[in-house]
Amino acid sequence: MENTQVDERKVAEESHSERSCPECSGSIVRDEEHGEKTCKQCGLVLDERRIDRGPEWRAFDSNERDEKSRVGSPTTGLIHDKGLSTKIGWQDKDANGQTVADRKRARLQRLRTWDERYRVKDAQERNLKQALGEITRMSCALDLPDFVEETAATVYRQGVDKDLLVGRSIEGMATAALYAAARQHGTPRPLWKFSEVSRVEKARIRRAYRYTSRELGLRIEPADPLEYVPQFASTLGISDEATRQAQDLLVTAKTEAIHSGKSPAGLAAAAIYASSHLTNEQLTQETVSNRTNISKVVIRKRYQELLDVYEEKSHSS
DNA sequence: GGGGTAAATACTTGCCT
DNA sequence: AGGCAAGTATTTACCCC
Repeated sequence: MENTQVDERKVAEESHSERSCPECSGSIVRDEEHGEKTCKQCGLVLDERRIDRGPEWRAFDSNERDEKSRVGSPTTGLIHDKGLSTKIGWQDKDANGQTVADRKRARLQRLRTWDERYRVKDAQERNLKQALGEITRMSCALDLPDFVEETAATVYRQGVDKDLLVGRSIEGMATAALYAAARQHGTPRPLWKFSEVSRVEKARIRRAYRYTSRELGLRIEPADPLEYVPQFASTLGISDEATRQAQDLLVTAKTEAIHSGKSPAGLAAAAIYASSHLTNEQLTQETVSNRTNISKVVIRKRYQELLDVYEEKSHSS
């Protein structure tokens, strides 16, 4: 099905050195720091895990080069510091165990402190950057609006602040953050879509999502159907009057506590459908269903309930 | 097109290890 | 922490008017 999208992306090869993004044809930017090539527009990562071949330090002679050149595992995007987890030893010895000459000690000492600072201070930063990159990439692939991305970033940052990341994968958390954000903004996407673009299992995303939302006390889902009304109203192109009417219906529904456990989006869609009839704009259940992604069944059920409580209320008043 | 129903699925929650 | 099971809501597919 939609797997093809993901696959094509993975297939994007290094040797291609394309000038434009295969998805949105934006320009490609090289990001040396992350060892990635990314699309400037949509943030699509074309080539993760490319090894940064540039020198980390300047070397003035062969000895120095031996001391400082990188040895160790290739970088990986999966660990916050990309796997550069080697430390500079505390002994003033070079790789052959020879004692380093005095004049070099000072420099070596400086390198140590620099290395240390670099790793502890920037670890969080890089973690964050990577997660944010993931978020933009996924959000682009899922066609989510920008502000959802923003929220996801905020959620993720809060998660970092509260140390929720320990023992959890960045990608999982990033996906969960985006999922949460999408729901908060009333533009939810099914969970499987997220797992498709992130290569994280559904269950993991859900778990991470539940965990974060509980720990952060996120109030997920607008819980308020009213927030869906403007969106739906505009996509369905109904009059202001009908919109107002729909909101009215929802307000009474809320005071009558009809809406607990029901999906807010469904309620909103139903309210719009109902109001379009009250104002003689006669939308069909079909069109409402298509535009809002709410099934006809739900629209029917909810709108009947809505009208019930609405009438009851107008009788009593 | 409106309306209904049954079976399949999705999502949540609580329980258990 | 993580997996399973039960309960509720939603979707899907078909039906009739």
